[in-house]
Parts: sequence; structure tokens; C-alpha cells
Amino acid sequence: MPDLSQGDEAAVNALRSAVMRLSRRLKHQRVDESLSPTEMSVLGTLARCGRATPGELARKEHVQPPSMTRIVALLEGKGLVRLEPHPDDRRQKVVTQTEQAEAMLEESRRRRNAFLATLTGQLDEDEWAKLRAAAPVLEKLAHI
Amino acid sequence: MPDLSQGDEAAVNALRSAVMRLSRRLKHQRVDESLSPTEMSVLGTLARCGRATPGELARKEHVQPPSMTRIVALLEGKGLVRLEPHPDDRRQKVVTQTEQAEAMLEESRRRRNAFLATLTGQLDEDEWAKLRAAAPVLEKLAHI
DNA sequence: TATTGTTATACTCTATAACTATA
DNA sequence: TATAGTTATAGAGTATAACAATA
Repeated sequence: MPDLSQGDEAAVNALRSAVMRLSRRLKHQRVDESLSPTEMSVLGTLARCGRATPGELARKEHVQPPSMTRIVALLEGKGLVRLEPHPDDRRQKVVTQTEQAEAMLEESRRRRNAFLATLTGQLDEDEWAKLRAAAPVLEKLAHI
Repeated sequence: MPDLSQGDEAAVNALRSAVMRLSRRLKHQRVDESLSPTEMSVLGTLARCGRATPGELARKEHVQPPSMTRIVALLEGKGLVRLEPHPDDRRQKVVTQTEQAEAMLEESRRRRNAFLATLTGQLDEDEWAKLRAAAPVLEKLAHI
């Protein structure tokens, strides 16, 4: 693996520091005060994937299986996901989101955007364009 | 405040989700196993600012004052920062980084880059260019 | 009175280790 | 034997509330 150029190194440092700080601020901007960031993220994943086993969710969210057990149980208790037996493998379970979760995600979009808009609204056109172009790349990076 | 366009909304959602997941992965990539992400971030801030009071650090890192008290105490115990009395105000203190901290940051850069390089190395040229262009914007966003 | 920083305490999230059930 | 999920437990990091010292 070759060394990064100096500019790349600076970009990497900026990225790391910014991601850590932004995440701390976003944690405080819970749409529903009773939902943790990971719970929100799991619901988002389910909204995209439709359904997943607890193990798949743990891998996708980069969390250990016991943590996902707890998260799924909390979400089920709040009526936001349903757990069903796996059709082929009786060890596994299938997690799906409820209509209530879908409505919650929809309702929350306004509030979530309101916060991020206060931040991105202070960027100029060029800066926002750069960030917007990078958003899918960041998402890919988080999934690698 | 005007509504965001649909594309902006998608970018905002991608941003939020990616930042939360990346932060979880970065947390595991501690250069020094004994330094938490926030401790690292504080050292980075001090490297840029030179000196700051605990209150200033708490605001910059978006952490409550008691948390910063603890973080600064831990860093001092590790010989990475020095605490001096404030020249004008005897309630406040001044935090500065030690030479040891500077050396540690320098030494750690290689390892930190190695991890991020494994991720960004899987991006193509175009994706990496987009991410690199957005890095300073993300940093600005975290500071707003 | 207001502000800076600290102490005491509790909570949330996550991890590791050990276990159960199924493949 | 290996894998999916769970239970029990511990640890890290942060917050809130109450307090001390100084402005």
C-alpha cells in the first residue's frame, strides 16, 4: 500500500475529525427522544432493505450481535419492528418494520432536515454542492 | 427557512446515516488504545489552537463541562496536556499540549492513515476526488 | 448574581464471555 | 462442529444536579 500524498493526508485528517464531531452533534438531534442513533439507523436500513435477520443488521450497522439483540428488542417494544421466524432456518429470525415505523420516519424527516438545514444553510452554494456530491461516497465508505 | 429540494433531502439523509456509521467504525480504530475519540479530538484542537480553557474546549467539542473536566484530567494524567492558571481570571485554567502529545500525534498519523486508506483505497479516482473536495466543508459544518 | 470549573451520581450504549438451540 | 441468537455482566463515555470559588 503506497503512502498517501500530503494533500490526501490532510483530507483524511479533516474527514476523521469532522465525522467524529458531527456524529456527536447529530446524536443530540434525536427526532424521537426515545430512539438512539443506532435504532434510527436500523430503521433506515430496514426501510431500504425491507427485511433482514438480526445478524445481518449487526454486520450492516457494525455492532456486535448481542447489541443488536437488545436494539431489536427495544424497537419491538416500541412497536416499530416485527419479529418473525425465518422460513428456512429455525435458528434465525426475520425483522421487518411496521407501518408505525414508516410513519415515524416520514414525520421525522421535517425535523431532522430543519436541524441539518441550519448547518448546511450557512454554507455557500459551492460548499453545499461539494458536500452533496460527496454524500453518496460517504455512504459507500460507511458500508465498505 | 425554505424547504429543501428532494435531492437536498436525500443528500442530508445520506450524510446523517453515513456520518453515524463511519463514526462507529472510527471509534474502533484508535491509534493509541488508551485514548478515546474525544481525547484525540481535544489534542487535535489544541494542536490547531495552541491553548484553550476547559470551557472553550467543551464548547468546541460539543461536550458538557463536567465531561471536559474528566477528559482534561485523563489527558493530564497521561502527560499529554498541561494545566496552568489563567493569567486574568482565577476561576479559569489554561490547557496546553505537551511535546509528548505532539510526538504522539505525529507518530499516530501513519497508523490512522493506514486504516482510512484501506477504505478510501476502494474508491475510484472520481469518488475520492469528491470526498477530498468535501473534507474541508465537513470540517466547517462540524464547527458551525 | 453570574460564571467557571468540579464532584457525585446515574444513565445509555456497546462489548465480551458463556449458554441454548438449530444446522 | 459450526452458526444464530440470547443472557449475564462489565466497561466506557457522557449527562444532570449540586456545589465551590471567583468575577
